[in-house]
Amino acid sequence: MVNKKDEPSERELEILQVLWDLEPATVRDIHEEIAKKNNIGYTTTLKQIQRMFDKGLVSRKKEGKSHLYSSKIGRNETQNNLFNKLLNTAFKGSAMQLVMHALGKGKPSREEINQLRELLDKMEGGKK
Amino acid sequence: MVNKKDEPSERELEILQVLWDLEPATVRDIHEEIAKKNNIGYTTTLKQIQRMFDKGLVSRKKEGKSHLYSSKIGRNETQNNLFNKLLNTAFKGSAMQLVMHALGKGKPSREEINQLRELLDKMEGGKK
DNA sequence: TTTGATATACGACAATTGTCGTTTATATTT
DNA sequence: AAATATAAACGACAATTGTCGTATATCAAA
Repeated sequence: MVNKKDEPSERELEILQVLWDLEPATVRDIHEEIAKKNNIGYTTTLKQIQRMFDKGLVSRKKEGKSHLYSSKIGRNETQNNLFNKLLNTAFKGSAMQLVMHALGKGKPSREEINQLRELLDKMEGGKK
Repeated sequence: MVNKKDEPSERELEILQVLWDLEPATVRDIHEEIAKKNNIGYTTTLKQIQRMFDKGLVSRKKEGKSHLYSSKIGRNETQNNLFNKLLNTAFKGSAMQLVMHALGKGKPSREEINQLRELLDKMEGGKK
């Protein structure tokens, strides 16, 4: 085997994204969402989801003539994995650098800024 | 013109990583670095780099019997692309959420925390 | 200049991914 | 029940990726 990876591909991620919001959902449901941004056929999405099922990324249960799918990995877990990957591959492991980067383009609202301040206070307090 | 779909693959990113630090570098140089973490053969790295050259991800210049490679895309630009991708695919475009996430695991030092505070002040000040 | 050592070029191969078209099964509507 | 609509199952195919093995070119040392 050449490549064993547990990370969802681009398209799979899109599907998971939809699933996390709509689950349990039918292929149709998912496809309609996906198709808003991508011009692809129904069977393409279907196939993708079936492969995800085979890989164990999603579960399903029969419902009438169709299937209802649910994700087997959580949004949070996935965010974590992807975040770590980005951190290590592109930011050399420096979370600070990443934070700065994010702030630099995020344009947080005043409210969010305060929220962040609080978080910082809490973190500092927590330190020795 | 900005951006095609030119995202480097996993391995390509590793190579770029090395290149950004060592360029201009020979395949050997790069491979030695890569090989510290991955158990792959020299020709594998070579092939990868050659493909990157074909794609225009790196440039090179002959030097004796070997080649000296340099990256054609910057670390910053790449960070940007990957960051955006992560932001949109996994964090639904919420930079704040990402920042929180990063802070949550980054354990910044007191110094860094203050640095962040300053940045926040500046941002707030900048707001109208 | 013959012999190594080493770098590059080339070509292969399997797995994965994105995309479909076609066929089959199953529910719904006449 | 026959016809119609819709979902799922299959199978294909090209492009990309990771990984090598082998052949060839070339610089350096004996």
